[in-house]
Amino acid sequence: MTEQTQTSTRRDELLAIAAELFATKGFKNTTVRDIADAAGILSGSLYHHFDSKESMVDEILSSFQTELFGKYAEILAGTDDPRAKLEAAVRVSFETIDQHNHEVAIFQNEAAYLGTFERFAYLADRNQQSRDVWMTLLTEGVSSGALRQDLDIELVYRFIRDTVWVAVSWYRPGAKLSHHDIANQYLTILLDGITSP
Amino acid sequence: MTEQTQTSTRRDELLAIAAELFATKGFKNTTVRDIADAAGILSGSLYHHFDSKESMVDEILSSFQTELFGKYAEILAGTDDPRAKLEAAVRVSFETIDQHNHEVAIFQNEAAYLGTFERFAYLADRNQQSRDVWMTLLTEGVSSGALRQDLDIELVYRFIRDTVWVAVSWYRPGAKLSHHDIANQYLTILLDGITSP
DNA sequence: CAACAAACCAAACACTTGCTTGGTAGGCTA
DNA sequence: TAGCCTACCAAGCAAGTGTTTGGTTTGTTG
Repeated sequence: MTEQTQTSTRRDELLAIAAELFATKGFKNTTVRDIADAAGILSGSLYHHFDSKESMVDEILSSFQTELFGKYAEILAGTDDPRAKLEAAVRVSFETIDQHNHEVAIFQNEAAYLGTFERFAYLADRNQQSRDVWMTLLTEGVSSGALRQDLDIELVYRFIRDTVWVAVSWYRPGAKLSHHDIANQYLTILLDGITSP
Repeated sequence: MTEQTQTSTRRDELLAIAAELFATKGFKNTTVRDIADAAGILSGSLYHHFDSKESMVDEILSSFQTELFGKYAEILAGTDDPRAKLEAAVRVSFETIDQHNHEVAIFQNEAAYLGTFERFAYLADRNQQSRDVWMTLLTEGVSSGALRQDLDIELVYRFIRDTVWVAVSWYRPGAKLSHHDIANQYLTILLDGITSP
């Protein structure tokens, strides 16, 4: 009863190993033997912990998404003004890239492929949910006068989403620039542009 | 001797079919049988035209890159002012996404994985070359006073690169917004930001 | 010490994968 | 008509794949 953290330790270790490999080599390019090798066991032994390779990605992705969307919900429910909310959402995103690097990478690279399976239909739902979050923030921003009126909000949403999440392909935790630095620079560009005032 | 275009027709057809599948499902997820099925032949028959599955991506990627970097070189060698050059490079990129959708998608999704093979070492070179192009444009932009001085150019380069190329994941040729429209909106955001003046 | 469960091994199975081989249909040319 | 070439088929192989099964080790608990 008090052994929850102890009991799940080995499972979590294996999931972390799998996540790193999935993120680095891709889901299809990673074999169960790769995972087992990295863990120092035989491939068959993985099936004592998980019932399929798919279950592993599933668990990795779903738990990560639950956490992320919890944070978005907090921001939306908050009392900040529209611009502050938008900034907060951007900062949370870069923070997530820092703290859940592998998970974000897997989602970014494999969502399109995995989404074709019934089992991963929730990925499309999350995608829609994410769109709702950003569109709400942008719409509030425009109607409050904080953002320009001549923008195609749909396009702006896509640009933000892409730029933010794609950073996972080059950002490495612990590098010279922290995720705070990157978020600041990005917000500067996004909000004020790169031309000299 | 005069049959070059005729002779290569079937080859090109098969390459186009392969490109679409590679772009949609991923390189590793696409089997030679998938390609053959889509072409209406048997998988073994592909090897009359190509000597391996790798050769197919190789040919697809290398010919596309040659074309793209030719256009970048033209812009760099031109006499436009820094800001106009930067705009031109952005426009050419979105135009490429429109005209070589599959090729861009393959490069975007598979470069990291393919780059681990010697055969595809040139992908890393092209990447470096691309960086040189954008960094040159940005540096000229800053020193000419057209762009702000307080920017981390390296970061700006990454944001531009990511935002531009990642658009391939949602842009579909023939959609409501043309690649011209998208380039215009993007340049507006990039140059002037999204906050109201 | 007996009982038990978690973690793992050893070996295999069924299937998929890229690719090879020897042959054939049909059109073009000398 | 004979020869040749392009495009393809039919069948299969060897390696790699995810997964299953029955048994073994190791530590814990009553």
